[in-house]
Amino acid sequence: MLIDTPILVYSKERSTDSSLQRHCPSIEQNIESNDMSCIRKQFIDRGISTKTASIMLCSWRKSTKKQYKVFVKKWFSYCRERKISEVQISINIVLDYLTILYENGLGYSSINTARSALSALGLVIDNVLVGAHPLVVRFMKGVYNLRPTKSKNICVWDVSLVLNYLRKLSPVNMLTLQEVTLKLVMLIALTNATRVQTLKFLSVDCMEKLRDEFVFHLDVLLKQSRPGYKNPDVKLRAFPPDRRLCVYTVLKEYIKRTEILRVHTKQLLISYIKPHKAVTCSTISRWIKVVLQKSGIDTRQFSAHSVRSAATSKAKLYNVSLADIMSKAGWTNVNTFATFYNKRIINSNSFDVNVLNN
DNA sequence: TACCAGTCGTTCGCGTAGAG
DNA sequence: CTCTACGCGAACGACTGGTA
Repeated sequence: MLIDTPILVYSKERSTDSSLQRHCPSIEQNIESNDMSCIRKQFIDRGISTKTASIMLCSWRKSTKKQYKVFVKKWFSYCRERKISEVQISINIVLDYLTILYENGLGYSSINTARSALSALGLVIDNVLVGAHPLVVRFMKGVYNLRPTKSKNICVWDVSLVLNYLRKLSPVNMLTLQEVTLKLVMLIALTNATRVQTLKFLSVDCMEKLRDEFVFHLDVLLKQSRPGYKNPDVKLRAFPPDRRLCVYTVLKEYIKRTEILRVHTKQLLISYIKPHKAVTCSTISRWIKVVLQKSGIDTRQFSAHSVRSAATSKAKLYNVSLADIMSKAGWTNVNTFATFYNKRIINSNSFDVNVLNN
């Protein structure tokens, strides 16, 4: 049976509990609601205090809540259109909802998110959360067989193509701000196998300048952050063998150029056009793709995220230790990684030097 | 130890801000 | 007004850890 419609709804610009308003919205109002108020309501109905419920709602990252919201909205819309009340919810209705999503052309991954969202709503049928209901499980297997998740790429581009292009972008002091930005972003991505998320989190506040390296300490939650997990530092070391690929030099130049432009933010990466605001992950991704394209790599096939596999694959080829690769890339599950890279690794040269060495 | 439910970040496409 | 870089929403793939 479906949980009741919520009685607690945030005001649009809510951010704190004090802005909570109490009223009795219908399903329609639910659709307009832009957060997890239904889930909050479920907690509160169980006698959990508002403060406790707020903490529990933080168990999901912002991105997960945002993603669930889409399917929660669709779910309520579906119920409203068919005039289905909470007491009528059955497994057939849930399956019908999922089928409609399928018929709308959604893939396995998206429908799987819809399933998780319904579970998060606390929808229980036959004493199990709908996500784990045997018929839903059966349905999902069917969706998977019909529209399997396609793994991105089997192969990966050659890092040396990008290095060749980056070498042309020198000397750094003669480059435009745009060029320095692109070069810097790509060099950090390559030498640390970072996600764009990590690049966005780099802040001049948590930057430490040593004699021949910059170290960024990340005190934020990364994708892989869990209790007991310590974020790896992002280290940008000088690369004496080839000044043109020296991320340390490029960063020094970038900081020099952007110091006066970075007014309202501590974020390292800011837009190279006025008003030079802090950029989002979308923009950083786009920057990386620009470099890939200019290096002659097909960007229809390879996205910004492919830098991770390109860098780690090359590191593996040059016998960087598995532990070093995993720590750099932020992979915590040895088995997952070993599935793809299960060759015996001989010695343990450092990650960044091997990625840059040709 | 293999699988899978659940979680989280990235990508794509499109509307839009804002500089020139 | 035009042009281009930006950022948001929807959809998707990457990844994990519990469990059978």
